[in-house]
Amino acid sequence: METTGAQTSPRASLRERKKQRTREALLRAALELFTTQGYERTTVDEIAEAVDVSQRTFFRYFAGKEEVALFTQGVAEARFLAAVRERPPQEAPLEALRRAVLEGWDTIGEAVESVVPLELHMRAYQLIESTPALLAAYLRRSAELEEEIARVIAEREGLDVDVDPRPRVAVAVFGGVMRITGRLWSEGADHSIPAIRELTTAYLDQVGPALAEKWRTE
Amino acid sequence: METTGAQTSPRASLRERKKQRTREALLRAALELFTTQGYERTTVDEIAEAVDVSQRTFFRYFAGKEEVALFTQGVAEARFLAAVRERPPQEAPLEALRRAVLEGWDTIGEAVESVVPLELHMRAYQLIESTPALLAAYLRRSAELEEEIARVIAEREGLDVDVDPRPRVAVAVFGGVMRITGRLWSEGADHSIPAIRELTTAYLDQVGPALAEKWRTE
DNA sequence: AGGCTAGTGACAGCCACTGACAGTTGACAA
DNA sequence: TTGTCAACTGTCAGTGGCTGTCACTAGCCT
Repeated sequence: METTGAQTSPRASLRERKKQRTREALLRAALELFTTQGYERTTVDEIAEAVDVSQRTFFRYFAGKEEVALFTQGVAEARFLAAVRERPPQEAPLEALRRAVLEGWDTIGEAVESVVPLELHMRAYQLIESTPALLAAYLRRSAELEEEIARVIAEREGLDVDVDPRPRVAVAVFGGVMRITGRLWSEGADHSIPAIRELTTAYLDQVGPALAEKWRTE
Repeated sequence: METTGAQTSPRASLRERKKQRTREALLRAALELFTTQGYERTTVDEIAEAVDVSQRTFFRYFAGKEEVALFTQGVAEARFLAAVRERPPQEAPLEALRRAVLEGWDTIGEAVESVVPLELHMRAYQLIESTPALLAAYLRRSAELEEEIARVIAEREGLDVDVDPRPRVAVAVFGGVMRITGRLWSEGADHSIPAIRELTTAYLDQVGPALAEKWRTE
């Protein structure tokens, strides 16, 4: 029909583009509804209606309510995983993880922004932290991600994750700290990128002290 | 009717005893069905039918399927939390946590056994680890437990959990390691108490090495 | 133009969970 | 005892997430 004009995606059949649009419309509508009226108080029918498709179609694009709510998280996680893989192999494991987060945040932001407004993603994250059902699903996925990262770390160091406990332990420590900072950030007032960056460094720097024998020797 | 014979609970009204029996019957039936035919493939109606009560009654005793499945975990967690509180205050935080787990396992076993056979509890744990929906719920509860423990640790050390990051970090590190060992234990072949004890010490001992700069200096 | 197939809507049905109401059964005092 | 009250339970109806099925439409390809 049209020329091969540079749309959002240059090469893609009409069919493909329509699917893409429907998916994004559903995603945006869902997040918008979730963050304004709450996750539980939003029905799948509402979301479908907002995009003017049948409920059945919604379930053809997303496995369920949870999946939509966590979708942008998935994008961010994938980007983070890639950032870890891109770290130079001579860096120590925890160093690599630390830099992957700190330096990756901007590219993560971009990756998210290409799907939904970053601001919506941020609101979604706060929603997850404050909605038990979503937090549960999020934590489970994080556990899977940690296992993957542990394998990446093990490979970097030429280790077998089932023989040497250190990769999993290191990742677990790192993941634990990330959970804390994520929660505090979502509860706090400053929801900016620099804010989370500061929190992250501050808490990561406390791992050593926290493991020290005597805390009172300040 | 009978004399005041030493039943399971000496002092409790008939009504109370009946409730207790129904609750335990539901719990046992649920776990038995879950572990034999799977969590998802077991309906609430089946559980209720097995105990010969209405579905409605099931929901008066438990908030949902998840809650039954995680019930014995809750018992174990409560016991662990108590064990932490009982540690002498001069012990270093991580030391206290470590001993609470290692030395507490037997009393945890007893606490569980007073509700359902320990073997059923073990099977339930494996079920949780292998059922996404249950694992998600379990992880969320674990996160809550960690926050509580962090407060206990902070109090031991006379700290404010919102000022000093170390309590939360220490607990997160510990919790992360416990997750790993729990998973490996459930996946492994030896499901005995000594087995998990060994795993725990082995992995806890790897926290230091995992944080070291250079891993290859073995 | 016409056949092929991916994508969709409409419908029926399962299951977890909830509110409302009525019936039953221990608890407790007269 | 007996009567009253409150706790507990069953039944029924309804909501919402999710799935299977099937007929239909619309983009694709020759």
